[in-house]
Amino acid sequence: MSLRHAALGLLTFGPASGYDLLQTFHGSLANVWPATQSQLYGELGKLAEAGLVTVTEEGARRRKEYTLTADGLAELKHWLVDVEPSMPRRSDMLLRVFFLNVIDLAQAEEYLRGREAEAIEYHASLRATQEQIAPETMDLAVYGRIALEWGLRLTEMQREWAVWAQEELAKVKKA
Amino acid sequence: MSLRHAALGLLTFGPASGYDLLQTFHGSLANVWPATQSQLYGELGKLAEAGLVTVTEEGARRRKEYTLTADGLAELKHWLVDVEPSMPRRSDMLLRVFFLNVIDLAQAEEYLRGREAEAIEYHASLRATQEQIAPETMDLAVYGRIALEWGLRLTEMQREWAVWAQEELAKVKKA
DNA sequence: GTTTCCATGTAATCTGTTACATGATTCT
DNA sequence: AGAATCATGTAACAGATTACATGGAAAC
Repeated sequence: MSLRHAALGLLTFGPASGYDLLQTFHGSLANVWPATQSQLYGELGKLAEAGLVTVTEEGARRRKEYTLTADGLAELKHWLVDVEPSMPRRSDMLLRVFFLNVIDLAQAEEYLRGREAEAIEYHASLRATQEQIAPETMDLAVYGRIALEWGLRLTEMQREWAVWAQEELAKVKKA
Repeated sequence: MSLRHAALGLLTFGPASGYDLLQTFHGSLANVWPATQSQLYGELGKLAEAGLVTVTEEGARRRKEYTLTADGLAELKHWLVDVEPSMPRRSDMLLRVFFLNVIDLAQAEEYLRGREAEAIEYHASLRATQEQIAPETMDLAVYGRIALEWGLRLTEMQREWAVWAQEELAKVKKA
């Protein structure tokens, strides 16, 4: 049920069309809550039906501009304050780790090297994003920076973990 | 498509019934790839149809014992070695961070304190699991330990991040 | 004998992805 | 004139959750 809240949240920055919101979902929000066009248009329809947003302008090319209603804002605040966030559980990356004994040690090490490389790469891409946005907006986007920092720390953690895990495997190899 | 591989992976430890596997999905695998009864029984049916597992014994109470086939093992290895794992993107916990400007600073700080507490609690529960299993199996379960370590590091990272984020907000408050 | 555990299955619903379909406007 | 971009929508399907339904076997 979070896509609806993501949409409501984006509309707090001002009225926007489905198409506008989609750019954000494919941009800054892609790392946190990706959404497809299909899904977003459907959700905006439901949101309008529920009275959490309203169509405030119909422009060229059938463009509909949605605006957050008081009910919508209330729902968003409720979600922010009262609904317990859930830790994301599913990770096919970790699931594979459980079954690495099925393949041989060399392949398992290769897998972990891959996770290390992946972490480094993703970390670098987040760092690049950070350097693009940081200078312009000093504390307007505090919360954006805080979210980004989570990603930087996650990827750094994964890199360190992958290195550590490779060392653990090296120990097993010796014994 | 990972539930099927989780099931295949568990069957490498030996034949088991849907019910048996379900215990594992609700136990050690719950943190990595939870699955419901409904879904698992359905998947086992499909897996049998596809020839990746076979029913090797029908016991009391309609119990069916599934065994991994050579095709099943091959598919599992293929998934382990050739299919790129995906980083889990969606996090409603981080999505909320993007919209914390909607609520006031005190509430935002409260949110971050909550994340800190959550991380501490989850970390402790993982630590407890670690201490339960570690003594028995020294290196039989290397990969289990490696997966668990990821969780320990993740939760520690989140705790530190939450503390840091609260400090960032304190700076904003002053200014 | 009744509660608990073993054991499997179906149906309804929700969320999300991919693909298909359409058309207006702007830019070159 | 043709390409790129703006803009919205539908359909089919896959994956996951919740609830419903059933019944055998063991334990107390």
